[in-house]
Amino acid sequence: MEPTNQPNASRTVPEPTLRRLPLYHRFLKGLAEQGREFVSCTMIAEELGLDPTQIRKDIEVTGAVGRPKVGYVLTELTAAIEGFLGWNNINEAFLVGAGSLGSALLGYSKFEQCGLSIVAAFDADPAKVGQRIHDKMVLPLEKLPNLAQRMGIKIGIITVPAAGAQKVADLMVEGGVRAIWNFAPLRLRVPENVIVRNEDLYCSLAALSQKLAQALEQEKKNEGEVIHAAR
Amino acid sequence: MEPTNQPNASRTVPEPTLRRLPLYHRFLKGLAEQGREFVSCTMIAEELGLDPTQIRKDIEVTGAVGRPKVGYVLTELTAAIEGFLGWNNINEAFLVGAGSLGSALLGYSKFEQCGLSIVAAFDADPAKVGQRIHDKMVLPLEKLPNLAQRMGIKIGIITVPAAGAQKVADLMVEGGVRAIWNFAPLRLRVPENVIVRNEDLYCSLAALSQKLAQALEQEKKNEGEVIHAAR
DNA sequence: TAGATTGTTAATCGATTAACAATC
DNA sequence: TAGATTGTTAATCGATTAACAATC
Repeated sequence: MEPTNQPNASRTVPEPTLRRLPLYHRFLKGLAEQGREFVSCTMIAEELGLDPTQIRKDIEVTGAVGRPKVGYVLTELTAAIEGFLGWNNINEAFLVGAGSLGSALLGYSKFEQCGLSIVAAFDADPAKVGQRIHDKMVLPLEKLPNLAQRMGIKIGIITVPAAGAQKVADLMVEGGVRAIWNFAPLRLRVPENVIVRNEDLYCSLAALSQKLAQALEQEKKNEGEVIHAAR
Repeated sequence: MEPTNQPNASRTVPEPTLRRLPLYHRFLKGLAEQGREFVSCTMIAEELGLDPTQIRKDIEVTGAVGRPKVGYVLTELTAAIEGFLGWNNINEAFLVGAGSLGSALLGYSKFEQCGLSIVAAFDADPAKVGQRIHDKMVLPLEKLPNLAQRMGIKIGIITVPAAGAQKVADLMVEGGVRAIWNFAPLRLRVPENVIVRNEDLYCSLAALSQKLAQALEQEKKNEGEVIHAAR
């Protein structure tokens, strides 16, 4: 038995928590290199500019248990996060779309440390098929369903233009893929037992630039008021 | 005067709303191509699998006004969203990190339709400096602050590895950049008047794979129970 | 007119934050 | 012991969803 409680895997964990855990993990790795043995929520909170209570709640879902006054044993907490996120056992994935974004992702070797191994790329373009990108073969798209089925691939990554993305998603679903990381700027239609995570850059960009515009406008307004008040 | 109300730009708009507006916009563009004249929240909701009331609230912030029973005039609503998101006037941006991800972003010509024009790339590697990527010059990193200042650049995009990202952010801030789109997997330290949007793929991946793991586990458990109950 | 849809107010839900007892 | 920190419960906050009157 492990020294930690049973992870709270049965109840669904809030998405924001899932997105913060890797941040904690990254920070802990840094501390480990410095030879630290313990870590408190206060410390993590200060580093990341978050609320200590929030961090404590996030950690709770991983099953890690700390000691009052001391904090968490660094190695234990790191292991608990890795275990909870499934970073110990590797998921194999197929990537479709061997363009520049796809090539970039194929080169992200650190995905392996996060439990993701992209084992092959696919493309509809015969000119790309047969190439090797970062040591991964580019295969013809039509072979995807069969291969995914045979290899038990559960994760698909879509880096094709919007126009071709739905077709790719359909092929993935046909091949038994259960989670799709979608970089194409559109919403895919998939059966409800398939998880989709959209990395829609246009949506992110919109949020960023609108906030910037608002901040700049607010400043202009404030300046105006200051000048007005100074008279 | 326009036929719409004054956009609700003074109060800060919820982030989820900002991220959904581009989805509506994309759908409206599609409808326009089909020659439609009006659109209702119900229709948008069905297409995107969202709640109609939510869409109505989102639209409200853009200042667009609809008519009961009819819905919104398609062109009016489209214009309202574009106006609210600032897609009419273009922001110029600098990108730092002419690697594969950076190159991919430099090729996203549709950013221009969303008010973003990447006007130059920068890199610390002398081997990359002087190249042209998608018609954009790659300049030496150290020239960034001065150039940003002179050109009034307010948006910076970071596509360098984590190790170099903070230094890049510092240079951007020095050059007067006020919004940073950060693709490096770390949290940047910036003055509080600078907006940062993190595109941290490891965080997204963690959320996706944990959800997949949980779904698969849940299924296994359910299967077990079914078998158990069948006895 | 009848009914679909908007606009708006109220209720619900979920996540963050605060409060505080337990404890090493 | 005193004080920092955990674990947990309660309060707050913000976004989503429901309810419903107004209206074309």
